[in-house]
Amino acid sequence: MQNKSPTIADVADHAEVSTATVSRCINQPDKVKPAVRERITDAIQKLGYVPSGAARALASRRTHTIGAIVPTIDNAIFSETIQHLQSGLTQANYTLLLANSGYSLDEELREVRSLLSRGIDGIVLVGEMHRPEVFATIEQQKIPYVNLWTYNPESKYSCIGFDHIKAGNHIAEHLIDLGHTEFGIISGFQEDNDRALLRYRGIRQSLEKSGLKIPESRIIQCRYSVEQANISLHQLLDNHPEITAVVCGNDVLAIGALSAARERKLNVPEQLSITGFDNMEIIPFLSPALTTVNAPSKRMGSHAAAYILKQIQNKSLDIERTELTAELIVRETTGVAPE
Amino acid sequence: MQNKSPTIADVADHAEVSTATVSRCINQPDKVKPAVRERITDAIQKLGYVPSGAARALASRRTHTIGAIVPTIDNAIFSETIQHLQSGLTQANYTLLLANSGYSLDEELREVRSLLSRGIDGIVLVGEMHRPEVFATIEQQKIPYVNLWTYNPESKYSCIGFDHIKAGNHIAEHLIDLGHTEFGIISGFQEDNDRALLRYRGIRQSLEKSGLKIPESRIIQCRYSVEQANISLHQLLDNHPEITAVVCGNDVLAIGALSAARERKLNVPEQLSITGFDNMEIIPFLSPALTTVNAPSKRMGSHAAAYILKQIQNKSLDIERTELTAELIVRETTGVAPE
DNA sequence: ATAAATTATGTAAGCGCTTACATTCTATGC
DNA sequence: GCATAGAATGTAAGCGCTTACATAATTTAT
Repeated sequence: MQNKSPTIADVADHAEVSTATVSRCINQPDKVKPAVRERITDAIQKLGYVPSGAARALASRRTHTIGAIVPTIDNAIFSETIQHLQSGLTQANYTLLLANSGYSLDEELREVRSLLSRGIDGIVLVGEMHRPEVFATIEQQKIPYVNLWTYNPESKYSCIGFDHIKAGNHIAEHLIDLGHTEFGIISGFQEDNDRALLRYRGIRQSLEKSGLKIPESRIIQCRYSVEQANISLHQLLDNHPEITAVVCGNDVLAIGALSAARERKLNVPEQLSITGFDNMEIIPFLSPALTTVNAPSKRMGSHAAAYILKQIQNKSLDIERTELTAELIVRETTGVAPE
Repeated sequence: MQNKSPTIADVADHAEVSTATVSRCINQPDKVKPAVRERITDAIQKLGYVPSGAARALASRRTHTIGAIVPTIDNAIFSETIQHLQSGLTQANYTLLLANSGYSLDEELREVRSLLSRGIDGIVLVGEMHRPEVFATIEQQKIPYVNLWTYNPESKYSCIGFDHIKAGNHIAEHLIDLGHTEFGIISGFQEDNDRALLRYRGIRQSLEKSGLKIPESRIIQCRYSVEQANISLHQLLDNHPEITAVVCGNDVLAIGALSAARERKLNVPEQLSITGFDNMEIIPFLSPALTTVNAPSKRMGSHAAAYILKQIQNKSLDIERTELTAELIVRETTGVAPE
């Protein structure tokens, strides 16, 4: 075992060829004669040669790495997207470099810069709203780029996702159909989160269309945590006992709300209807099972991988906007409004 | 805006210094005179210069990247570890390169190779059991390395985790104390998963100590999914209606088991006790709240970051074995054995 | 004021690969 | 058998940094 790890030159010496041939053998095997290829492969094996990614990246200007920045991986729903994104990339021998912004656009910008300086061949973000510098820096690099978890036919950039406003509409309409008029909303922070904001807008929109108003005091924004949602529902009901339907920004919040309802001995859905969003894996197995919206989290991940890889392969930077559907799934937490 | 992105030479020209000074200015600012430093900083700003990670890595032989391979990120519990690992590294200006093995040791080996060839300054794995080549390749690279989610005072390598056998003991003893004698086990696949295996061993060990036997047919291994666990519990109870306590390999499985018990109209814990493992965030908010073992998932992440960074800083490769505690948390899904 | 020690900057040699271009084989057609 | 096109291989110039070492500027001691 040598002290220094072997380089391509060592392999070349060993196989009695030039470094160029070794390089070709690794990157375009069909360009080198089978006999030679075998000699090289043996040498590689024997020496335990592993190409240096850095040298490769420097010389070829390609890192074979795709960057992604999600708000958090601490939410099963993003994990699903990432998992599928990753598996799509891995199959094509690309690696995912993952960062998270903690739902902060400034942090996101910082991460974008870090990824870009580290060298990536493509980038995936979540949402449509980003700091202007994000767009600028990415465009300067001329690498494929896509926004996930968002669909906007007018967007200047590629996107893969669904219409959050529509999804919000679906939820609100469902509850309105059940006769609810007294609503409460537990939303994630909308400040740096266009998805949360749009869902909320969708809900308001539908309510207003039905002539329903919802005062500010019935809307709580909180961190996406079960505990915060629990607290929020208590607060909401303390101030507004008349509420019969609570729309939650995602499933995690809804689980927290459910637990609070339980603590208050409220029957769901007889006395209180609660909705989630995302349709996490465990949701159908809970009791009561949440009425929610099924976000195509996995498909967004696979689509993103396919899109980025295609752009890289074609050396193109086409804008594609892909709309996936997010359908309402009615389960056990929504029912007819009580008298 | 120039076509090619600016290099260190452009900055040097612009600031009328040599590239070496620019490099120093970036990496060891206090080694360059304030006046010069300012000129360089201005030039960097003006040109929008971003150092090339690849060139940096190649020249310095350090990538400022740490690799981690987890079985899956699709489990909230690993997400917590990763989140904390990542945040620790980010603070020190290191980046996490994340891969997952899908609970396969062969896949893990492949990922280790991929990470190593990409260039990483340290590596974090989960569990103590790995392919021999994993140890060999990592040792050859002479980079800090730690196994998470495992504690073994005898281990040849650094580890940060807890004793799974002991944890298994705690669960079994708790159930034995409650008078249970008829056990069932729903475990994750133990094949490539030493954690699953050890927990299981811990349980058996305690049962045997109390003179209790558990036949093979009462042990089911399945994928870590709510759905699989649901199916497994049905299967278990179909064959063994006498079972009064079901030990699940983790919380996800336990949630599935709970749902199956519900479907069978079994009261938990009056007729059936169920235990989980990990203590995921949502667990205390479910009804019934799971009796489980609190895995120090976050602390393992932060500890790992600290350990790796320390080793890098000291250019050392010390072996450290850190034992964290994993205490039993008794909630609502375990009760006295029925008659 | 001058020599010595210290600090700041410059010079240039790589780091380990890829790749355009040049050269040498090999296969093909006549 | 020989010219010629096409395939296989070799040569060598970078890719954009870091860093030992050399040199210049500055400070300190005398």
